[in-house]
Amino acid sequence: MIAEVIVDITNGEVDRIFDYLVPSGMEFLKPGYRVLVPFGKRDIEGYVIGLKERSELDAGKIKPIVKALDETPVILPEMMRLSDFMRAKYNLRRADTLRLFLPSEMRKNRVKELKQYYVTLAPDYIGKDPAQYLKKTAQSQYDAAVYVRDSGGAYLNELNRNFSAAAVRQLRAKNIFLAEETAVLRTPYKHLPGGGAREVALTAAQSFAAETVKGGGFKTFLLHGVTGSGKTEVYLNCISETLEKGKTAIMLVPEISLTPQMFRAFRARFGEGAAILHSGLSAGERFDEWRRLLTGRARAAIGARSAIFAPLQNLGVVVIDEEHDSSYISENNPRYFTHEVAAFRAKENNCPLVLGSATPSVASYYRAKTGEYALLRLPERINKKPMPEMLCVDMRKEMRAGNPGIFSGAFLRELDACMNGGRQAMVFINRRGHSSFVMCRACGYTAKCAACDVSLVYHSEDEILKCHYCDATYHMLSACPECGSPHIRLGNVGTQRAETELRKLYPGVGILRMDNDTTRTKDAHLEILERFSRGEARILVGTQMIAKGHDFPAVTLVGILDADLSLHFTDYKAAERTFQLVTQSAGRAGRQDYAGRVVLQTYAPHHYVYTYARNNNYGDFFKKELNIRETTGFPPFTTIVRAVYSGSDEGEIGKCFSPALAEIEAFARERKDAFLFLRGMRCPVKMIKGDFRFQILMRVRGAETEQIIQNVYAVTGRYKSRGVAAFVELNPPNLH
DNA sequence: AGCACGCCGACT
DNA sequence: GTCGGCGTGCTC
Repeated sequence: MIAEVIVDITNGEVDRIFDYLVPSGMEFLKPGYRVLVPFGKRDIEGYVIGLKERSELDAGKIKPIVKALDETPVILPEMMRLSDFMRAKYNLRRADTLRLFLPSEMRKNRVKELKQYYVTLAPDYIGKDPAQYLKKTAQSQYDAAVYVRDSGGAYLNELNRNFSAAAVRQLRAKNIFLAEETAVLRTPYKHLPGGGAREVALTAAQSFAAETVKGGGFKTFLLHGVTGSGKTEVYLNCISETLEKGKTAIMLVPEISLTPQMFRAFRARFGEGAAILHSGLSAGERFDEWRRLLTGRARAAIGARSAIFAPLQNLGVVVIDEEHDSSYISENNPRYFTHEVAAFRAKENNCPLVLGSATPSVASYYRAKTGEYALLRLPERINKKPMPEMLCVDMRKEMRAGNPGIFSGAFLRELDACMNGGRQAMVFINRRGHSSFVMCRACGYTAKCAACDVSLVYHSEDEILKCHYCDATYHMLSACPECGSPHIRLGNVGTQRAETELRKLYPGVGILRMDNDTTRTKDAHLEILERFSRGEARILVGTQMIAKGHDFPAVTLVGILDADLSLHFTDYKAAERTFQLVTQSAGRAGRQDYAGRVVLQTYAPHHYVYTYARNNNYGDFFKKELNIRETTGFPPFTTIVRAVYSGSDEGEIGKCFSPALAEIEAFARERKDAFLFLRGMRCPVKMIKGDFRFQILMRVRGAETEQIIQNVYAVTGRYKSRGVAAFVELNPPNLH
């Protein structure tokens, strides 16, 4: 018997099937097993993807498999098909897709089962009163023995913690306690109360939505519910019923919303049947949660993007919460669209896929409008909590009125009222660091990164300049290196600067900041949110990552300091993202008895994004935006295809880039109607980490789109050179 | 990805 | 004369 094996090396050269001999005694092997195989000079891990009677190769070339690495297959048949799907659709290597399906700690056997001693009474002592066999003075031994007798058994570390460790040791020495080593699963968040949470009665709208989803069969639903309309209850209701029917469920949330509250709600509802997949878990915990899913001990998975690959069979529902969130698009290495992967799995299992959002992506809403998705609405907030009132401040007028600061008069008045009222405020500024650039007033020199073609950002905390592309740091300038002038100007405001200014204004008030710089360590963002939630601080300053944290009942004011920031990005989704940011941020303000306030500072107060966001008018925003996309020829009416070439040697890049561009241009001449745009050029960011960057940018439309994409994949695969990397992106979220 | 083979510069 | 540089090619 011959096994077809994919070796666990992510390199294009070895991304093909290698045949190995199945030695006698290993006939149990099936597709999905991990195996150790001899490869060149060494043994490496691989995945069995198929079996066959004979190989085309000379028998002499075929080496036997060394051993199986697991007792069961770890990649399900469905996931094998998913691998093929992703490979074709996203031009991925097989090993890259298979790696996605396993917890990373599983490879190279980095995590072992956790073994602990489990203590039971020796047969002779079961059921007996310990007083019969212990001395009267041995009170600690008595307590421990009673406990083990009544509970039937306990882990040694638990006994040592709760009773005298010396007493437990003596009982073991006397062979009254028997200790046996057993494998235990590390369960994260064990302390959270589990199981049997009250089911919340659904409103009519929620109930209608849930019942429609449960109607049966594969279908994608877009659940459009305003902020605070109770989408989560709809998800939980659907998952609950799915589990009752003996099926399984996956629920995806943005990484940032994986808060303890979220786990608590999930655990409370589904108890041990829920597995949490989260990068904040320890390697062992993550591995064990994954195994609980594979073995069927847990049947509901909740997690960020990668949880879509949860090893579950017989899926009954898949949920993507906050479906518009950009984290569902994988921007590097294995690039993929979570929505499409989710749809594949839902289709394979003939089950519903639910996409939920208060501000659906234009792409998803368009599909709902064209009938590809079924649209469900939750138009009202639970408890009739009022929508916050939004105040648009024209920062140009502020400037003319003599206020060059970062806070408008209106915002400061509101902030005063908020602070005096003993409430909390959130302040958004969509840029981390202190200032976006550092410039010499005398000669106009701006500080740039040596390895990347971008301006450096001043970080006041450590008095350094930082490159946000490669994380390189530089000393802050005391004088201009070009002309020697000491007059250095700091550019646009970032989170650090906002924090500093707020501290000056409110010296006694607790202020927390949350951005990429303060959340470097695991769980740091959870900690910041918890502290804010406990009221340790009254003001939370942050980038958009605080826009979708949890609900803070005491927050009544939200300030958006420079809403236009995301509007000025040069990509087609700028307006969409700004609308989402403003709406989501605004959703943080207000509570049952007090309408929140939002102060939005902008230099473009009449931009349609703000007009619609202010009135919470998604429908009209969508119409307007869709109209613009159609007339300008952008998604969802076209597909942007971008091939990026990078490398340290420009000439070497050209050897691949030029013939590839020529070939695509020739191909495009035959299909003039399909190509709206085609150009080869340098990337806007010409260099990152010392590598030059070039791109072939296309916008294509029509029935041939898929064929064109496949051709671009083929062309970029054809021209390769050492030291030149190439990849193809579809509808890239940014074009840097 | 690794590791070996292979053909050109500065060392005991 | 040899050690070693990393360009090129192969791995069932």
